[in-house]
Amino acid sequence: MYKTHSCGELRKSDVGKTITLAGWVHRYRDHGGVYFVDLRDRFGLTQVVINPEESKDLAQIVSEIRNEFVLQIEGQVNARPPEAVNPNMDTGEIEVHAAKITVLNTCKPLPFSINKEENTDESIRLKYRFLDLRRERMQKNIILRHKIIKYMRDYLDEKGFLEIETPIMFKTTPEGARDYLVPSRIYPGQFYALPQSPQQLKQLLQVAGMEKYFQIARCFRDEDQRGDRQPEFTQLDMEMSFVERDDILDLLEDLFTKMSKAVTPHKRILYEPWPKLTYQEAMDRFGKDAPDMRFGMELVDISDIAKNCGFSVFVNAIADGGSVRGINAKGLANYTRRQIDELTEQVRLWGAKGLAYIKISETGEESSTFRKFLNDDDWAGILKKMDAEKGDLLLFVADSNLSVVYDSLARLRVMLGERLGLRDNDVLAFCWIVDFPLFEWSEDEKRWDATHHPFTRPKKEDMALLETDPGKVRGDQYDMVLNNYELASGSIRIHERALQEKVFDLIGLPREVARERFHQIMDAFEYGAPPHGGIAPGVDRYVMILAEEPNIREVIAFPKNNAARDMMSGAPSEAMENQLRDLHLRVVMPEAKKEE
RNA sequence: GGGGGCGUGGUGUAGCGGUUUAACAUGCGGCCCUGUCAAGGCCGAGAUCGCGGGUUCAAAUCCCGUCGCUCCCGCCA
Repeated sequence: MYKTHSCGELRKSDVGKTITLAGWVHRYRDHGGVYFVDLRDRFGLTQVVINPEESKDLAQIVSEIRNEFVLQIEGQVNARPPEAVNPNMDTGEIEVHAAKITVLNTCKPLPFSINKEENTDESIRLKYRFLDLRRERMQKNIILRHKIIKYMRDYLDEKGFLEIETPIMFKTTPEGARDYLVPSRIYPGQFYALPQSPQQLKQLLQVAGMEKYFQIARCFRDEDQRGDRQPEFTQLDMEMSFVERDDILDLLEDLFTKMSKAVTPHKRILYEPWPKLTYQEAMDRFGKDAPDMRFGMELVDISDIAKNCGFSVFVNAIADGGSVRGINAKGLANYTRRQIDELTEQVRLWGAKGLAYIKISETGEESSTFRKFLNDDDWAGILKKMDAEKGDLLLFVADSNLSVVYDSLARLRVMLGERLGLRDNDVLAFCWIVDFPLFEWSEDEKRWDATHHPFTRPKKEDMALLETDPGKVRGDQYDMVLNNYELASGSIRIHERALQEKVFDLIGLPREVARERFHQIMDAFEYGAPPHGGIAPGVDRYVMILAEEPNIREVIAFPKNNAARDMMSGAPSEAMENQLRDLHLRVVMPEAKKEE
């Protein structure tokens, strides 16, 4: 071994020991006659003291040392003089007096500093990811991620789950997201697909009698990126047999509550047990099915008053089948006209036609663009319904399209919650959203579409509606939500061939196509498939939230950039001619690029 | 596929028509310094202002195009 101790473990009780450390030069301070090196490894920092006058070798090495050199240091652990103790360091009571220093490797000047937090263009960080990962922030995130995955494995093992790997090369299922394809050399013109999730495989494992399955599963989706999306990402994929919805919810709630407390003990879980909201309730109260429940400012429906009031914007929206709803931004009555105009501009970008407001100043003075259109009763009715007090700013969106009202107010609510400091990173507000509609009408394709996926089981009490009113059927489906993010989605599955076929029929999937894509699972249903269900929490997203990072790239060791490129290796890159030949492929560039 | 933002020494920023031989911090190189821990002091090197074109007497600065990065919409069963 190159070292007897890590750089994070020496304490006062080790004083007098002769030890060897190895690590990187985090910082050095040359005082002429005395020289300090903060030596870093993954476990911490230790101050090394060097007296160059003690030997020629030491003097020589001290003149050469630079940041991020890799050193091995032999020496004695000394107590620091009382006035030199550093209470900010774990090892701050001691220092190592160097007797011998070996330079294990040198380091060129760095493209960005590792020993302090500074904003660096992300493309440079990603290009030099091996250096970026040395930084404290990244080390913390990677360690947190490890702890979370270890907790998941230990917990599920304890509960009798089996971790089972499923193939990365599988079959394309051109439902949902775009697949990544892998060309077959042996079968010209045929392709494997990388799994968007191991959905069918984990259901087949239930037919196989595994009963409790989990996997830290890599999933692949060829869609454009976002801050919380990557072309490949990791899910805690789970599936269980002989379970009902609440068996799964209870288990996951217990896991995520205990795990959050274990890995981030300083954070507070706001609700125990977690609230369960129906999809409809979540929409009505928060305008979205992944609400931030750390704060109130809930949506209020004032349509009943607005439909007959004197303000034509409101009246017309409702007459056209829409709705008028508002939020009460407590304490924002000091917003100027200009600031409200900015909010209006913002909701326009989200699809709303405008933003009506009522301001009630601290002195009780009421002002609004639409006061003059309303009689006193309607005015008072709205104020009462909105729970308006002095200092409040009430904001309303009216639209003939209810989803525009929901969406714009939901976003406005989160934006104002952020401004008002109501989104405390030390608070974790978990909740469950249940009873989603099973189908939604696709206007583009003039047919019903599965909102989750076509394997979701209709709720027992809604089974009859499959024949009469598919839009009213609720699925036995559930989402785990944390602080404005959908963390997991799952459902009880269909396990009978006849019911599965009925659902495929309803979403307009021809029998022969269903057979080609899903024959393995359809066949399996006829061989004693047990009732089963599952869920798949997003690991990257969960780590991101706990680490308080703005995007999941910060919690992935080697992520791709916004354009799905690996900035370090340059992937994707062109294939060699012989590779293409082996795979029976020819590259046809898009029209615009052909001329180059 | 569409829209917004950004691009200035290694890094982060300022400058946004002439007052700039492009500034500041940090990093880098050298010298000084025996107790620092974001050490300090002095000196120095380092940028044809992403690239191409245009407007102008004059462009880092204005316009057009292009490339790169980034955020958002579409997309993500």
